Amino acid sequence: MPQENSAAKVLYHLKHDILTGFFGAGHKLKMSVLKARYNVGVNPLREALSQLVVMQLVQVQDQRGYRVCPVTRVELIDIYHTRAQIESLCVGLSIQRGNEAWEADIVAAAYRLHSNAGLLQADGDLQAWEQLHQQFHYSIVKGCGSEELLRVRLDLYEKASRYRNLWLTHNAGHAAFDVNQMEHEQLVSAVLARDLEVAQKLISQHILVPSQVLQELI
Amino acid sequence: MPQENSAAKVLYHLKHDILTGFFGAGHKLKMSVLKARYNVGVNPLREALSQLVVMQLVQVQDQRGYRVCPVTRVELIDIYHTRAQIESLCVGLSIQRGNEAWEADIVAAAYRLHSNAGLLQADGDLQAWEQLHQQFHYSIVKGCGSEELLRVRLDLYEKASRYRNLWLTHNAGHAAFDVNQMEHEQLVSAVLARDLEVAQKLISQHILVPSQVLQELI
DNA sequence: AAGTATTAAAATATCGACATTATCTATAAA
DNA sequence: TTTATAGATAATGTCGATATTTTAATACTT
Repeated sequence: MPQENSAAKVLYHLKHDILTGFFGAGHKLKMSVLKARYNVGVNPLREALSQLVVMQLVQVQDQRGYRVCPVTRVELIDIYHTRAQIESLCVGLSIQRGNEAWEADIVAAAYRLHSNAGLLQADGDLQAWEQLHQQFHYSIVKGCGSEELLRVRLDLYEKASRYRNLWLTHNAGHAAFDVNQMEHEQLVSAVLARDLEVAQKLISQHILVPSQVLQELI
Repeated sequence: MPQENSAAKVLYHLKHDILTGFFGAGHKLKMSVLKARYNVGVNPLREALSQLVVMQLVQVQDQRGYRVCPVTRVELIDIYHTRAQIESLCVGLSIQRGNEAWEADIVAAAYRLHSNAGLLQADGDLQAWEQLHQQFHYSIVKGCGSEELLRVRLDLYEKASRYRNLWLTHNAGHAAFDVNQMEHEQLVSAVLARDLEVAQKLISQHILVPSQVLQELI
């Protein structure tokens, strides 16, 4: 990690703590607690919290401090539907614009993901799998060639993380992952065949199906 | 304006000053200058600046302070193309989901915009017109029913503001606005007729055409 | 007993000050 | 003339202290 100021370091760790659920939805973020946890003063803390407010992970009430944004079923549905639309857009543009290097990266990422399916077992490292999963999907969409679109996509991915982690732990060791794995293979085929319509339908379903399971968990 | 802390007030004004070009692209944002201008200490300033960094309007270099993000032709093209895609998505969903109240709001907003065309004359209030223009387009896309998508759209609109202001001042009193006005009428017709394909093509062009003019100004 | 007012405790938001780091200027060497 | 170095100047990042506000705990009235 490069030389950074305290606020940047706090942002990194606090964001991680929120996305992984260490500080759950609605949790009050007291300065005294945060100061002790991250070993910094209030000012770097407030800078980091301010940034998390813009990312919509933290709420601020004037004179009443900060708390983790609540999770709601309405937001869950909205985020996942929007992600499906945006990801579909990215995939479509990537199929139109992607070159051979793009194709090769997809095959490589798919292979890595497939090889590490063992991480999905009940005692596996789900976060490590999710890392590979994320990289696989990124290898597909990065062909779209638009930094702005990829940033929008990343923002939504992060906002969805708190919900996704529920799904990951709920499904650990279950058969739901087998379906998920199969969808990846179909997606690679459609993308490499430049079949725009099928690829968009597949990626949309791949995102929306877990959200339907999740709705029952909230 | 409701009771807010200093950082929120500074954020509002500083953002305005950046978007309207008072602090131009690449301008170094010195604490001493900002303190004097907004009558606050460094800490609220740093909070506001931190938020602008997340919004990608300001850059931070460790130990070297903040400066306004540069504008580039590559970013201009990327932002406008992405906006065209997102706006098209919003329009499509709105046409599918919009109800009668949505239609009525569009007609009302179009009327207000048309009635105030005088603001576009060389000595008119361009920012006031842009306000109405923005409200008109918002009346169309708000029918999509997705807060997340509308937020993505708003972020991109704001990021495009610095470029758009160049276009506005460049075109003041010119004929380019006549074309723009005509496009609005065509758009309203297509949207109310629920003609998805035509509406999406029109809105995409409406966004992309000004960006082509802008490319020559940077 | 329920609700309201009062008081005490805790937390927040901001400022001023200090140590650290970068930038600028002037001088000297190549 | 250009490049390097050293000192002076200015700016940044962080902490501790303080005034203000909210929250809670307690006492008081109806």
